[in-house]
Amino acid sequence: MKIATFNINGIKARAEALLAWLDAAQPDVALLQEIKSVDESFPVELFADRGFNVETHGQKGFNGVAVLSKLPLEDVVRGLPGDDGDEQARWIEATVVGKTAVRLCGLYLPNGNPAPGPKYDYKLAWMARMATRAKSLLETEMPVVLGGDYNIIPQSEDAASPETWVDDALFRPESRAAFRRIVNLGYTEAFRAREPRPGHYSFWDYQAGAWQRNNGIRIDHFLLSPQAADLMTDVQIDKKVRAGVKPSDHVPVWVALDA
DNA sequence: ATGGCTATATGTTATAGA
Repeated sequence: MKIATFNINGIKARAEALLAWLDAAQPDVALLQEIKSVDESFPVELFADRGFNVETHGQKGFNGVAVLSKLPLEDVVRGLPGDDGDEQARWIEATVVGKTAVRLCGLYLPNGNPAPGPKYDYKLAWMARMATRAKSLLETEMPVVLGGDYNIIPQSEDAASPETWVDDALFRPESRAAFRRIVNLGYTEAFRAREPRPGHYSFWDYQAGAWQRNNGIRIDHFLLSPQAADLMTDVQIDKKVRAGVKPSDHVPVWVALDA
């Protein structure tokens, strides 16, 4: 089962590029972030025509997550549990039924800048809430996959110029500690488990020739429960997508599970 | 170069992203 995460930065603007990548990469499941669309405006038929089931959790203008799956999806949950007052569409869960049932969570973790400030407080509170959910999911003893745009640079090795990120919400000590707390519940960070070397990125800013200079950061991640980690056979970043026509500023990352 | 580009809707400017 090939499961991808891709922050597409607007489904309207990215439909063509996304379809081209789906045709080339042939994922079974794609977790999408920043659809920037309400549910009613998401072009479901574009993906249904290619054999995908589609579940969305959108909002007007910003944020928004979705799951595309060639396999059946069950027990869909929209929104990160734990705060009924949170109106931001950043979390969707579903069980994908293949050879093995896998619990999928697609997430778009808050950016948190400027830090310190209310947006940073929201990021850290959201991560604490995510930790609570991640812990509950471990207790199910199912294979669990938490995939998405984490807006976290886990280590210096995950940035081309780490010194420029020192005061940024993506790299501040509290952010990285909150990420580690989730990992330390018992999750495996899929890419880092397979690739110890620095210099692998999933985001390059549109500005200042960041792509041309390879001034990137690695912020799109998969965390796997022990039962999911045992099934992992591959993990890759589809870097070449960034050089395509009208690209997102993020590229797809995917894991293959024997599931 | 102290936000330089991109996307959306609040829409010929503001807001958000990272």
